[in-house]
Amino acid sequence: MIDFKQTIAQLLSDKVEAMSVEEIYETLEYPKHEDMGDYAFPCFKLAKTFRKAPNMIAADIAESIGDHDYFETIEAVAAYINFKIDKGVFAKSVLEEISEKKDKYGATNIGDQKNLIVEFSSVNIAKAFHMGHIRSTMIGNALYKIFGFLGYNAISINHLGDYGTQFGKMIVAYKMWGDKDIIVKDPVRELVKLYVRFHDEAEKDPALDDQAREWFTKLENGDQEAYDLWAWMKELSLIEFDRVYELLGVHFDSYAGESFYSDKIPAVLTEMRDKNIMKKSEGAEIVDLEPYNMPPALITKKDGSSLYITRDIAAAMYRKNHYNFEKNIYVVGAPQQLHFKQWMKIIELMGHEWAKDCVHVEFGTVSLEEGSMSTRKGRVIYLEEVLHKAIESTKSIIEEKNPNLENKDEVAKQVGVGAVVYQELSNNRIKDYTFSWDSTLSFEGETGPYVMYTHARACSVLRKADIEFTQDINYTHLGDDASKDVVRLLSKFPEVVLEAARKYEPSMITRYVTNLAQRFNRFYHDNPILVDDADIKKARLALVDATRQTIKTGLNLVGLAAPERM
RNA sequence: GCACCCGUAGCUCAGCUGGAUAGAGCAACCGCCUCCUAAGCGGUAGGUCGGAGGUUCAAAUCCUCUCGGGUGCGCCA
Repeated sequence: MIDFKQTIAQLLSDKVEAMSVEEIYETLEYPKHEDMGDYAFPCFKLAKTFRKAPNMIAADIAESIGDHDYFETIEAVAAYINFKIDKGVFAKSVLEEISEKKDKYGATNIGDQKNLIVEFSSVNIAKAFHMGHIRSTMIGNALYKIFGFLGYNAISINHLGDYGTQFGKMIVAYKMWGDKDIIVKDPVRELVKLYVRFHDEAEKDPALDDQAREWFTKLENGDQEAYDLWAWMKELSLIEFDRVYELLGVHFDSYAGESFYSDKIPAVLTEMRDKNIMKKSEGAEIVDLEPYNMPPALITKKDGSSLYITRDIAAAMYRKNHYNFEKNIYVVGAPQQLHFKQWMKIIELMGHEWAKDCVHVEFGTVSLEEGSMSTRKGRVIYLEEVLHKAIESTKSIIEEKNPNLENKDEVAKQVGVGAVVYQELSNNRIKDYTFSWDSTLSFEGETGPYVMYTHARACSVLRKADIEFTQDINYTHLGDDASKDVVRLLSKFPEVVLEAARKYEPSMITRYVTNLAQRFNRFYHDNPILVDDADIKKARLALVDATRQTIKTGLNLVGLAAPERM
């Protein structure tokens, strides 16, 4: 692909001695409106060195550059020099690149196969896998794929919430009110019932909490009964969770959760004590973070046992030793921001320079109209239920619009799940939002089904094409604005992927793909593709194919399928 | 009390390290299937970018203050 930006920077550097090629390159921007051109160079900053008005400078430079084969026009508009790339040259450059690279268009090897960890989803065993968990799951999954695409050896870790006093509670609850036969029928929901009941009863009888702590201590000490119950609940939960991951198309390389790190904590505490960064306070051990404008971090309780933060420190140390990661990414909600800032600072204070390679990718909270989701209060919407409703809803639309479709169930699954996932990945991750069935089950406009539909239509045209369109293409036939808008957008895909990775923001890709679908639909509407004129047909098919490919790659990067018919 | 996040059209949101007339979708209204999938396309209407100062040739974007909403802050995870 021709690097037009670099070409422009070179052209300008001959005329602007005050700036280096690199500076010019950085200064180049995209014009506000596409009809103004493809690249623009603002001349404001040159006013001082040239001692002239910016618009005069722009006019003079544009004049002196004259014409260039790559560009349709190079003209000064106010203080800008606008470069409009020749449509044929642009289309040839971009479409041939995509045709050659195929599903590798946009891929890089900047990761150099170094290990990069993405910790995400991290659901709690014996608790509801609810709508609030989809964000971490799908943002993490997208980052996992995006970094893999950029050449990293990405490793996905599901840091299961499978430890802590809560399991003491579950054991107590099960022993008092549990019924194995009932639980086995609908494990997670029944376990959640026990959990909710425990909290209700513990309010009346605080002694239950003491029993729970005792049982957790037994579990930690390897008590057989406690261990068996814990393992059983974990197994039942995972079977159910895997069903959801299967639906979502999410895969984990490791399920090492909190329990996995429990035996790695003592060594960490020893190191922290040796390095003298902890001090005693009210019987507990803390790290004073006052100098860093943070509240102190509590590392051990006064009974000596560890806490959440201790486990995260141990986990990070383990991962550094075991994976020697280049980056260690945590996709965890924004409310835990302080927690992450604290332990990362502690790692730094311990003298580990790799603390800077740990990243907390935070995201906003999903709530219900009744308030935030809470398993304990029974105020949750199960993710599996949402997915199934979306699939059902999709199926009835298929029955209505495309009743002869062959693999309806498979497509309904891809589109329905896609609608739900797309919704999660369409806004900046930091935004909070309130769950609504209406918007989740809406399939028009900026939605997953819209993008998938566009892809399916492109596939459909290509299927009906009765002509080879891989060579001898006259790209000047793509001279209309609608075609060029598509080409221009296609050309930006690689930089969008890089930017999405740099900002840990999958929504950039989701939005890009939506934008591409919008541009393509306009092209599709304005230009008949399967026309009699073979040259025109070939050129348009090449554009359709490149768009099809790029939409598919983009969808896949954020964990969405791209069905060929729907 | 301290800290962090958000505040752009009726609603949901884009708007990158400041730059040219602030953009989409939904909802509303009006059009488009003898034509490649109408889950589509086009049009109309809708905004003092929460407010006030400041920096700058240039601010939705940067700084300060302020208002509104959310979140976090030693023995849960």
